Amino acid sequence: MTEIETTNFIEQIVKEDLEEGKVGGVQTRFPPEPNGYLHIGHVKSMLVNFGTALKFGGKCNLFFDDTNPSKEKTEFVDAIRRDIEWVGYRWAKEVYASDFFDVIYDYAEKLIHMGKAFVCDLSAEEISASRGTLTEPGKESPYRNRTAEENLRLFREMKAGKYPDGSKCLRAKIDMASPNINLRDPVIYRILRATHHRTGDKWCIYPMYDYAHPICDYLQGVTHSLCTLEFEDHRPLYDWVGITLGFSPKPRQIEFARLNITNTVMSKRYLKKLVEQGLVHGWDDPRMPTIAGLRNRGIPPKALLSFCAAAGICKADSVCEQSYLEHFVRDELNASAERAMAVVHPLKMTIVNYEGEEETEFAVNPTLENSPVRKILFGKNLYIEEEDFSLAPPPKYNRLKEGGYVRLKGAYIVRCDEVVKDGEGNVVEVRCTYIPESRSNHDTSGLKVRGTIHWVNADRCVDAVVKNYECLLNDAAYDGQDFDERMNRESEKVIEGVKAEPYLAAAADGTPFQLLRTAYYKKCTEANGKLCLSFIVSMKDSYKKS
RNA sequence: UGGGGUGUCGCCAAGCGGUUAAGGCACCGGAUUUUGAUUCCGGCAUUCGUAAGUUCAAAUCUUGCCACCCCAGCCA
Repeated sequence: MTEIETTNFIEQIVKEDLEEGKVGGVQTRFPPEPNGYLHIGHVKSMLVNFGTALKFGGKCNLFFDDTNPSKEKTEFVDAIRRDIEWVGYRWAKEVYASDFFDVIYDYAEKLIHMGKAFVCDLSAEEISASRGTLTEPGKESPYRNRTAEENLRLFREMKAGKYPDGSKCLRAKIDMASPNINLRDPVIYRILRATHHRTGDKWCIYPMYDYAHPICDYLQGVTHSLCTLEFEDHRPLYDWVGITLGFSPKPRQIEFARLNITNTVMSKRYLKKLVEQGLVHGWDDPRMPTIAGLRNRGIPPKALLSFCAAAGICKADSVCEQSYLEHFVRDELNASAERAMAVVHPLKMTIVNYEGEEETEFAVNPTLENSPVRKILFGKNLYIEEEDFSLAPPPKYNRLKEGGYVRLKGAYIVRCDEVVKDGEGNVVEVRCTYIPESRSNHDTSGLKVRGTIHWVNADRCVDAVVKNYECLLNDAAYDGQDFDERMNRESEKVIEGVKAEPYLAAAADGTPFQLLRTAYYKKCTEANGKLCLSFIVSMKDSYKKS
């Protein structure tokens, strides 16, 4: 993994901690809960956690925060591993909260001994009702002052399965009057009979995030626990656990702002719903902002990382424009993607003075200094893009018009001599003559033409099915009720009648390929009003391998 | 109306008492160009939410105000 260039406030803090000798080295953790697939927001978290460790020669673990068995699955664990690897990071250790269930339990008994935790018989509703409000303090539980002995007996009975789900819980004894609601005797253990994806039915009580997380961090030797802004209010509780339990050195929690992109759904809850309701093909549907989905759109991982790094790590809530992401995708693809030609709206072009076939060379990527060269076959019968010919050309139109000249990319300059129309006046064919002296790279014709267009050889090309994912979960109304419906209706379009080079089909192994238009072509499309498919073709990884 | 945060160009974002207030995206010019792309050069905040105050000097310090975000799961 090449280091991504970053500077941010977290690195400054870590640097200071190092310089002041507060920590001897850096240990972080990337802490997803295996309850869904990773999305582009997690790339930012990876950049922060892996990136910070990398920068200071430290280590970053992959930590699965699996304290809620009712939501977690092995499928997600596998997907998360795969996605991190694809992004390019390698973790030091793979750790699970469930690895520590025994220790976490022992610490709970310790809290009870210390008089810092008690078993509460209140129901969830009662606890909620007695928690107070934002402006009023809560009321202490009637069970708050049980003796340590009684609490211990009860807690052990909870563990042994003596009580039904929800009938009791273990609470930290902190301060019901705290202005920080997280400190109002938070629940730290609940009774929950659910099969855990790793520990099976061994446990019927599970620790809560707020209690388990600081312990897991400490046990892993985490020096800096980096998380998102919504956990700021939890930091006092995080610290309470560490201080009460006497952790030394106690990990330091630092929060940063989540990643937001305009018109992009970034909530796992919503993404999950889309998958479960079948509105998308799965978590890896190219319309999804998941890492797997973005991968299937042909977006290179480096683009994601560059984007996150450029967007920056700080504490201010912000929303990046999609065009910002698109820039890094284009930037990366421009340097790395294979090029090929395809015609989306075919218009027949016949070269009347040409017979036979000949190979002509094609710079795969003309912007690269040592662009690989590919050979393509030029012939008499071609297809060009409908939009590249105009009967009534607007001012400054550089492409083909009646009597005009245009260069066929990688081949000859042609002149349009005749336009064939159908009964309704639609152009169905353009008949041209080619200029033999104008052959690509051997041009002695002296002609200067302003336009160059892409084409395919009609006798050699193949029909292709192109899926065009124009809408990446990008509906401004995604919070509204009509989101699901619009999502379903607009996001995926199949473009039919596309003619592509055999090369493309070969690369796609005969499988219908996806030409991914949105981000990568957008700039070009907007600039000249035509869809330019000839340059960047980014196929699904799985297809590309063949 | 409690607590915790955040406010610097249309969008991100550096800046940490003395800088002409970095950089990127977007946008606008101009040059190169075998795709109106790419590449290249140039332009783009006398101003830092706001009002006072401290100071020779403030985006940076103080105070008040305003706006936005987060918190009342036995979710994470």
